[in-house]
Order: sequence, then C-alpha cells, then structure tokens
Amino acid sequence: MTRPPTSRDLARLAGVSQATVSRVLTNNPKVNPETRARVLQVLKDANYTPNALARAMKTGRTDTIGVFMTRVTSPFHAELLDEIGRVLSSSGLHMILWNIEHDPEETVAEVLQQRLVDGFLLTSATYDSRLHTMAVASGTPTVLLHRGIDGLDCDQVVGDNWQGAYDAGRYLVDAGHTDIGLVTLTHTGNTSRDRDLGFRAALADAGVKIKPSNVVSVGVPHADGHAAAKKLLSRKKPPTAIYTVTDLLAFGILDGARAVGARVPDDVWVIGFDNTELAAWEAFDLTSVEQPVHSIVETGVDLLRRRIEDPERPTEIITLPCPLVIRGSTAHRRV
Amino acid sequence: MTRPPTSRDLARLAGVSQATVSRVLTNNPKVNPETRARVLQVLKDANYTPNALARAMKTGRTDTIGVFMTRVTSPFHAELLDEIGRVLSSSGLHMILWNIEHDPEETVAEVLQQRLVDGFLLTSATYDSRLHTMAVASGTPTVLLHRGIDGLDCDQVVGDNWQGAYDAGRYLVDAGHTDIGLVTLTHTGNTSRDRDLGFRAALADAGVKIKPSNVVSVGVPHADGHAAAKKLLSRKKPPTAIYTVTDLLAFGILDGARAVGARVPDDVWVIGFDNTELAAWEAFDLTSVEQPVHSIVETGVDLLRRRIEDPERPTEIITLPCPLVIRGSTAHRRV
DNA sequence: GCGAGGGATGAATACGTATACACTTCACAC
DNA sequence: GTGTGAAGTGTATACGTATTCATCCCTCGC
Repeated sequence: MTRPPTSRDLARLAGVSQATVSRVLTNNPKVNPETRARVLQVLKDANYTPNALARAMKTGRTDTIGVFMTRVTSPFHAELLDEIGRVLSSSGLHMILWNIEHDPEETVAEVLQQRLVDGFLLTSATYDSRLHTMAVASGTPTVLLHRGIDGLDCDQVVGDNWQGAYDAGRYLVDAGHTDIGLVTLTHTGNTSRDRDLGFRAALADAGVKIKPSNVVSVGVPHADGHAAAKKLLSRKKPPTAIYTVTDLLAFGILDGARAVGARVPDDVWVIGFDNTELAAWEAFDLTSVEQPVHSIVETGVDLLRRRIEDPERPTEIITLPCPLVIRGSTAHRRV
Repeated sequence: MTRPPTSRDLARLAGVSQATVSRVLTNNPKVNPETRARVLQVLKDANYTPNALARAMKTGRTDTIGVFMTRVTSPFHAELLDEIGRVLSSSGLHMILWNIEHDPEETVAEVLQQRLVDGFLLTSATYDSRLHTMAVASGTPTVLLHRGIDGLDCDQVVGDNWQGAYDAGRYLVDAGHTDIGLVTLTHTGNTSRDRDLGFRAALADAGVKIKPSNVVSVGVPHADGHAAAKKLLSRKKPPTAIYTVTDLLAFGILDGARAVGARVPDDVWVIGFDNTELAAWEAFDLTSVEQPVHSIVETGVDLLRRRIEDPERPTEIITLPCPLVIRGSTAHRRV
C-alpha cells in the first residue's frame, strides 16, 4: 500500500511540468495536441485519478451536495432520497447525507461552515428547525425540497399540497360523503398545514361541515394512524370516509380499520397523500394524492446548480401539481 | 457573503501565530493555558470552524465514510441505511452515499482513488460486482455489511442466514407441514444463497422433500413475490406454507395470496426474512427471520474504525444470530 | 554567575492541485 | 533585419491547515 501517484510524479514520467499535466486534466485548450496525447497516455497507464481534496481546496468546489433528511425508513422519504441520489449522480455530483434526527445541531452548524459541500438540499423543513435559517445565513447555496418555509428567501420546490388536498376533499364530497374524518399532523411545517387547509376548504366550499370530533391530530408514525382509525371507527356512528395527510398514516388507518373490523371501502373510504410505491400494493390499494417526486428532485437539483453558478440570481419558489390517484380504497361510487 | 475567516486571521486577532491557533484546535498540550483560553475566546467570538478540506489534505483523514447501497426504497435497505447514519453520526463521521445502481462503474473506480473517504461500507455484495474486489485492491479500509463474499480477504459482518433459514424450515416441519413452497432469489450473493440452502437443509434433515414445482426463482421486487404466490396458490393442490428469502417478497406473496383468495394463515402460512418494521404492521403481520440490523451496523462500523486505525490487523468475519420472530402469518398450530 | 534544560512560541514548510505570470520559439509583416 | 503576436510551456505561488524545526525565555542547580 503505497501513496498514490501525484500529478507531479506523472509530469516527470511524461517529461513535462506539473502545470502541463494539470492543464490536460482541466481540458485547458492551451496545450499542444501531441503533448496532450502523450500525457493522457501516461495518466492512463498509471491509472491516475486526481486528488479530490487538493483540487477542491484550490477551486473551492467539491462537486458534493449536502442532503439533510429525516426518517429514511418512511416510505416517501426513501423514495425521495433514492431519486435525489439518481439525479445528483447523473449530474456528476456526490452526496453527503445527514439525518437531522441523529446529528446534533452543533454538528450541523459546523458543517455549514466547513465548505465541505457546494450546496444543500433540505427536505425536512419545520417551523421550529433553525437549520434552514442557518443554512441560508451561511451563504451556502440552498434549496428546499418537498417542504417549504413561508417567507424564507431561499429557492424552494414543493408540491401543490393545498390544491391536491382540495381535490381530495372535492372528490369525497362529490361522491356524496358528508361525515368525513380528518387525521392530521400536529403542524410543524407548511406541507402538512396546506394538506389540512386545502381539504377543509374543499369541504367548506361544498357546504360540508367537519365535526370537531372527526378531526384527530397525531404524530408521524404508522402506529398513530392506527390509533386514530380505531378512535374514529369504533364510535357508534363512524365517519364514512377518512382523509389523512401522509401515506404512512393512511397505512396505519387501513390497519386500524382492519383491526376493528371495518371494511374498506364498503364501510369507510380512505385517502392518503404522497402516492408512495406501497400505496399500489394490494394490501393497501390506497387512493392517494401523488407527489411528483421525480419532477421535484429534477427541478430542485437544477435550481441548486444554477444558484451555485450564480449566487446572486433571484430566488424562485416552484410549485408542482399533485394529481389525485384513485384506487380501491375509494374505488366504488358511494351508494 | 465574504470568505470565511482562516486560522491565520484568528491568529492575528489573538496576537499569536497561526501555528499556535492550530495547536489549540488539535488539543496539543504544548500550549500555555492562558494562551489557550485567549485563543479559544477569539475562536468562539468569530464563530470559527476549521476548513475541513485543508485539514483533510494535511492529515490524510477526512472523517468521512463512503457507503455503497442499492435500492434505498426497499424497506430493509432503508432501515440499514438509517442505522448506518445513526452509528456513523454518533462516531463523529460523515457519510457519502453512493447507489451502485445509479453510479456508473467508472465513477466508482475514481472514487476509490480520490482519498475522499477514510473507508468504505459495502452493503450490496453480489458475485458479479467488481466493486468489492476493486475496493479491497485499492487498499482503502473496507467492511462488508449484511452481504458477504466468500474468500474475499476483507472484514465482513453478516447475519447467520443459513441458521436463520434452517430454523424457519424446522419450524414449518415441526408444525406438520409437508407441502412447502420456496420462493427464492436468482442467486447473486451469499445471503440469498444461504437463506435458500439453510431452509432446504432443515427440510432434508426432517425427511421432507421439496417438490421441484414448489420452488420458484424470482427477482427482487414486490411484484415478483406477488406473481410467485399466484403461480403457487392457483394450482389444484397448493402448498400449505411458503417461505421466502426477503420480507419484500413475502409482502408480495401475501398480496398475491389475497388476490387469489387464499387466507393466511388458514390456507397457507407465509414466512419472510429480515423482520423489517413493516412486517409488524397488521396488514402483513408477518412471521420473519430477524436480521440484527443494529448489531450488524454497530459491529461493522467498529470494525471499520479499527481497520482505519491499523490497516495491518487480521481480517475478521463476524456472524450474528438471526432469530425467528413469529407473528400471525403462521401463528396458529396447524390442524 | 553560568550552563543545562524544559516550556512556550514563531517561522517555515508541506499536503496536491490550479493558475497567474514569465519566458521561449516560431511565423509573419513591415 | 527587426518587431509583433500567438502558441506552448515552465516557474512560482496560493488554497488553509498541521507539524517540524529553530528560537527564546525562564528556572534551577551548581
């Protein structure tokens, strides 16, 4: 195990200066074609790869993007991460992944200053997180994906949660439902808030009231959806439909319905949000509002690259449509 | 947006040399307590963080680990990744994540030489992948997690797949099953091979034969399990139990059973492998052989750190037990 | 009073690359 | 024949840190 060869070693081998080797590496046009060919041959023979650290130190660019996520085990987040990996990779960028649940805030603060990455993708914006303010304040190019923050001067790419939720509500109302359950998240961010408000707006526009007892506020996990469904469905006169703000909660609700013996969709319709891969499994067969993960990530990475290119460009907030995907958990017309 | 302060700037501010600042940063004992205190105060006031690149270039250590994975959307892999993130973070290490499906092999080869990371965690060993040979040959400390490669001189931490599979087979046989289906992966690695062989061994030891028509070889996705179940269960005399080598396939099998109207466990028992979080959801309630994700990752990272410390230490291959977790997909004694 | 020695600090250098600058060579126009 | 410019190349330097080496001061023992 010997130290890998440097550009200087190779320069000696090729009979040129280190500067010329570097020029070849950076595709500098000011180099004689013959020289270039000779150097390239030597590089190839030696199986040489430039030291990324030294290069980054000199150029100030690491070709690496920092990604902050939470709960990778949540199906939607896993899909988001997978897509981020795909898009970054196809852009020739590496990804450093941080989990804001595991990493203490001081670590995060350090990272922001270390110039270890060219930019950040933040996917877990919450009101109470100082991460985003810190990231923007640090001056490092930053894009918010999937979850935005109102009034933050920062590029953002989000689904149109409000409209998607509205469509879901409208769909239930049009099908004749009037006794509707809403399992919502204790609001910590834009996303779940809009998924809540949009739904309520659709019902209000149609003149359908939501009984306060039909609204359950829960946490993120599957088990919380399960508990909420049990609570709603074990009442004497349970709601005929339940809408919730994430697929994960919807899966919990389906499980809870199963537990209390309620049939879906005969006894109760269920609608989720995200349209994760699991939603299409027969075990769930879940009607869900789709989040355009692919477009969100494509657009977001594009935005980030443009901002790295030109830090002074005006911020953009891009909203992408979230269409309702109908499956068996609501597939039948209501009698 | 101004350039972040350097140790030299801070040295000037504190009235000392850059060398002294560096000594404070590295906890070098050869510095006067008073000086140290003064420097620390200045560092704190300036909110200074050392440039990670420069430090890495000098020390040759990046405090970053490269992780290679596939299919993050697969529940088990997501759990593995989550755990890796947790353990690395608590060790003060960063993680660069590569997806070997997205990243072309040449990228991988470059990465191996760039000294961008102190070591590698490989989680997706397959026979045909050159990645592992390359990684080991590159001399960078490397540990294989979850999937091993026979005869590769490299630290490895794997579950005892053979024994886990054996126990699953034994459990079915003991319950009186004699007509048993096996949904297995087209073998591309150690893991699925042992999960297959161990199971067959248990049946053989008990004198139970597996009909060739009861063995289905499939690919990784959920849909493949679904198709396999349909194939097995729509026969005139379907098997009374199906064992498969991953939870993901088991979920597909449960869905397929549902599709053809077979009741679990009344008509058919189902056993998976990995014991992912989803297995405990009521929708599946799946009996599954547990992979000790937490221990695997803890042990693996520990091994990796020790190898980074001392590259000459002898290679270790550590095998951890995989206990069978019994749930509703098999919970009842067979009549 | 003087040398030895330890403790604390600064000056200088190296990590491996990219690039500004200087220099040489050659072709060409006057 | 001299001057001009372009094309290639080499020299030197900088990125920000860690670390070796040299220096200085102070204490202590004689």
